[in-house]
Amino acid sequence: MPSPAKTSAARIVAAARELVERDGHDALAMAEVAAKVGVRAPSLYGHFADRAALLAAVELELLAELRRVLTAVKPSRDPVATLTRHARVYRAFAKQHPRGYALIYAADADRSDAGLRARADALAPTLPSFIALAGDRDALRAARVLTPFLHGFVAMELAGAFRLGPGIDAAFEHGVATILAGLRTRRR
Amino acid sequence: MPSPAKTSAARIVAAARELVERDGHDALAMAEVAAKVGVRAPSLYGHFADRAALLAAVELELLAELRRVLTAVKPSRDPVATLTRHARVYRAFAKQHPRGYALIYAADADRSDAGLRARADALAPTLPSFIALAGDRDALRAARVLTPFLHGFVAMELAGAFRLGPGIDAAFEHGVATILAGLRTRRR
DNA sequence: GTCTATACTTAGATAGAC
DNA sequence: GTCTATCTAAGTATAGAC
Repeated sequence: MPSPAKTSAARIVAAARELVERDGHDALAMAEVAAKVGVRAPSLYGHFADRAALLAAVELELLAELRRVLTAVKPSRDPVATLTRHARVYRAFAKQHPRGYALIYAADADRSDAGLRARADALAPTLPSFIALAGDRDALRAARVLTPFLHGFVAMELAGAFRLGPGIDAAFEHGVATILAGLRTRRR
Repeated sequence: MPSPAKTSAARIVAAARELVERDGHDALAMAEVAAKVGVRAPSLYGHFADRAALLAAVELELLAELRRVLTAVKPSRDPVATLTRHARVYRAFAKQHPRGYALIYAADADRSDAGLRARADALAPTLPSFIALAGDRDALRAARVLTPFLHGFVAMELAGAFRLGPGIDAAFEHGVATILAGLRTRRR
């Protein structure tokens, strides 16, 4: 064997993800990724067609992890309690991986079928609670109230849009509680 | 007069804004802006210190326009009705200027005092309705429920996160109504 | 205030050998 | 699969003349 594999797609993605998290996805440079896994830049192109493909792989991994942490939420009898925990976990994930989270919703993010499906799948673990809360027929539209709030809140938070720091946690709790109360009240 | 002013800061910002809207703020190139206003790239540096300063100016203009369209909403007696109109206007603005809207919440957006203040000011026209709805003391925290929903909804919509097209308008209306109902119910 | 000219930097991607 | 070498391209910003 003339040249044993020095790296692998998985290691490349892991390195890229670290760099995305450190500098943001705009700043991701193939040469830096290569250096991190111990090869030269051109070698990466044997594993990924181009920079966009590598970024898409990073995105998929982030979505898979988001799905995992949401799945790990222990459901209780009360769907409001469960969804409140989901909400906290979601926000914690975004704050733990701010730049990776930004990649998921970036304008130039992966729009392929796989990407769109992974996005939907990431939030799928919350669906049973929405069904319990709003019923089969209205679960999806209930999800489309809380989910945008979650994304909007953390996006604004990460962008520094809320100026008063200390009240943010309480504002988040209040928002989640208000929306879940509204959903329960308006159940048809 | 050896060289009459061929352009002005205002014209440069207008050109930059058009390019941002067309290609996204990441793709904004000084040379393109210059070409659009009929000068060479170096001349721009007489008006703006650098590319970041130009982008910040574009951002300020977008926020001022958002503020204008929100101010133009005719208030009614019912704050819920007024805020519903504000919500629709907000979404319409984002959909009309998708890439400009993205700039406002971009990771590398203007974080200066002026920038932060302009962001807060842009949404200020909605405050009286929140006061009417939730009272002086709770107006801000009420705003922090609806506003993140609005941003999250349009951001997800622009990112293609909602897969079913036709139901989006109804989902938006339902979300706004649910949140406003929740805020009214939970008034303390 | 604008110009020409250019320095400087960075980075994505490919060709072809081993 | 990885390497060296290189192409290609773009774009920010400055110096100094008019």
